[in-house]
Amino acid sequence: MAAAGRVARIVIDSALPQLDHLFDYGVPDTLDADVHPGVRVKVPLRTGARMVSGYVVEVLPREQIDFEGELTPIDQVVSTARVLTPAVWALARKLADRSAGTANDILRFAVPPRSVRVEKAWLTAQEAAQEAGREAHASASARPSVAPIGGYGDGLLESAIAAGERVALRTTPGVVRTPEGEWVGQWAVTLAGAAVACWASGRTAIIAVPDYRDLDQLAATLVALAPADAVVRVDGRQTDSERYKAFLGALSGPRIVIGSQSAVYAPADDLGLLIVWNDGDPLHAARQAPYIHTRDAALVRQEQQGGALVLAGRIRSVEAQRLVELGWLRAVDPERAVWPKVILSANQTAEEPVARAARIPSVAWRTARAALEGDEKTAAGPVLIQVARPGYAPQIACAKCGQAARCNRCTGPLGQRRAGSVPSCGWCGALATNWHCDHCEHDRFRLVTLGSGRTAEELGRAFPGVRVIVADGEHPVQSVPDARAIVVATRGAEPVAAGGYRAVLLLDGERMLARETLGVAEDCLRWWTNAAGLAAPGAPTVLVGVSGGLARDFATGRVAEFAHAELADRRALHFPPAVRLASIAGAPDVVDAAVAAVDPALLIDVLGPATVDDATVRAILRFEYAKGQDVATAVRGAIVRNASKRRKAPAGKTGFRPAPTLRVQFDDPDII
DNA sequence: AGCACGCCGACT
DNA sequence: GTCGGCGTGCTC
Repeated sequence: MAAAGRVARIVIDSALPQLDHLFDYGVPDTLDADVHPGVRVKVPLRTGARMVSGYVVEVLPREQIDFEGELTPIDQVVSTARVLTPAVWALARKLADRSAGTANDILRFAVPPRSVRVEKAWLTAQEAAQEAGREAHASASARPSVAPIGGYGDGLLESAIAAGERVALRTTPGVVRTPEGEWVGQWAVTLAGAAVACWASGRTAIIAVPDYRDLDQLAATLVALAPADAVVRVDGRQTDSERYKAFLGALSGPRIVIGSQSAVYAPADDLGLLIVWNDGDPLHAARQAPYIHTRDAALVRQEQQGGALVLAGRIRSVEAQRLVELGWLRAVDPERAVWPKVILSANQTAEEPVARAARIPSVAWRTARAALEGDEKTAAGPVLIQVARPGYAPQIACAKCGQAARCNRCTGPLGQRRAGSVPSCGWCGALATNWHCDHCEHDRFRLVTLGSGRTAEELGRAFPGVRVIVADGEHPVQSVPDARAIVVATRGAEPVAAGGYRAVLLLDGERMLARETLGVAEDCLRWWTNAAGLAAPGAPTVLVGVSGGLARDFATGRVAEFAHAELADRRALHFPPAVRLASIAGAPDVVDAAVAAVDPALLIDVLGPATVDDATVRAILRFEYAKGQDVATAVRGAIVRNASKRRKAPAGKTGFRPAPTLRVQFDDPDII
């Protein structure tokens, strides 16, 4: 049956950890011409009738296969498109191995679902291009002349990229107008310039960004710098066919691939540059198993495939700092230290009656008023107000005893969606009509936390006649014109202002810092720095109500020193990224078995298991980077054993077997 | 996940 | 003596 003695090694599309290895299938004569590494196939598994899909990973002569048994033949080749490239396969395998996950979980993310129409059109175009010869293909996207990348010394960044260096890059603040009249952050011009330089030399450049708004800025910048067919955009908002079209575009080689997390997995046999923008942003942490961080995927890919690696940001993440101190990354800072003008202000309410009514601190109010009115030197323009939370009043409390109001149904926080509305639950959305305090029975409430909507309302009263624009997750605003306006934005959702903001007020710094997570200081520094970077040259940024070392580092732009000190703290406490963590959650006996599977000699210690809820516990393993692979292998063994072992059905019930739950996550950023 | 194999209780 | 229960283990 298996003709020509050829054997295909195939990765099966299955979520089961025990099937996460290559299976050998015979290549029948009829399919011999179509079976190549990377094609999608259908193969029988266990029984002839049950077909599963998979990808061919490699094709070998029968003699080189260890498998002794009789080989089942491949049933069909789904399409001749070789969608799983060897480099992407190697990356998926390595990332799965080091996170105790399955390669399939990564491939589902890396290779989009097939869209037949899109694929047929692509295959036809590929054939036509091949017949027309190479020249026709190359001239379709004439390489543009490449402008030098400014701000880093003559050709410094270009030569680092050409040499395939690994770089921790700090970008300069400010906003720039594209030739098409769009305003984008200076960072986008720097990164796009680097990508175009790489692409012009005939290699693919990938830029992975945390947020689709960053993506829009990059795309707008690239319009003037590269031909449209050289740029491939991948993001979560695309339909399946759009995604597949973009994917096949990247597969057709050298391209500039820009996208959210999944861009880091884009096919590129000729990878010249891999950029992760704002690598410290929590949006780079995958929310699906095996929870691979974009930065980690980029680091592994660069190691496997070569090319330059750039972790870029206005600040430096603690993880990047670790790699700099290790000598793995070279720190590249702007030639001239440009830092926005930052004013630290106490959270003292203004004496002016209107500002007092709006509860705006004095310095902040005066700064905003000056910017909105303008003077001889500067025309009036937009003012950015950064707040911590969207909505109107995310939390209300009893007006009499002060107890926080909770939902009767789910105990979620009660808040107010707009002025005068009935309170509703922030978790389940239930309306609390006729609310009364369950502590003192009082029936009036007051607003505790203020969202962007409420802040906007107060500012509107404080500055009558000035347009107020709200920008948050619910009301996304990409850009605002160069005109008098108050722009109230939640952190991370700030629009770009044409010409830059005349003033930036960071109102809720104290509240942002109150979050109890390990990375809170870095997050705040990044949110503030990114907002301050949207200011016009020389325009003031006021940080309200925060003092101490972090505020001073922000005011003076000591971001490398901040990262260094933060890393030193983590070392002292044995917290990541000084060490690595793996969390193991599930039923108590399952977690115990998984922890027991790891040789204690590999670990620094085990925290827990601690109770999560009545059926679940969680243990945390701490270990050194050098032990990571061994820990992952041991944990993976436990996962496979657990998955193939059936657990007893609950008494009485037959046939129903609950899936044994075991959730493993390496390097969870919000674990502590 | 499916699905077959396999080793102990009540049936023509 | 066999039919069939579902616990156990494998899938090229």
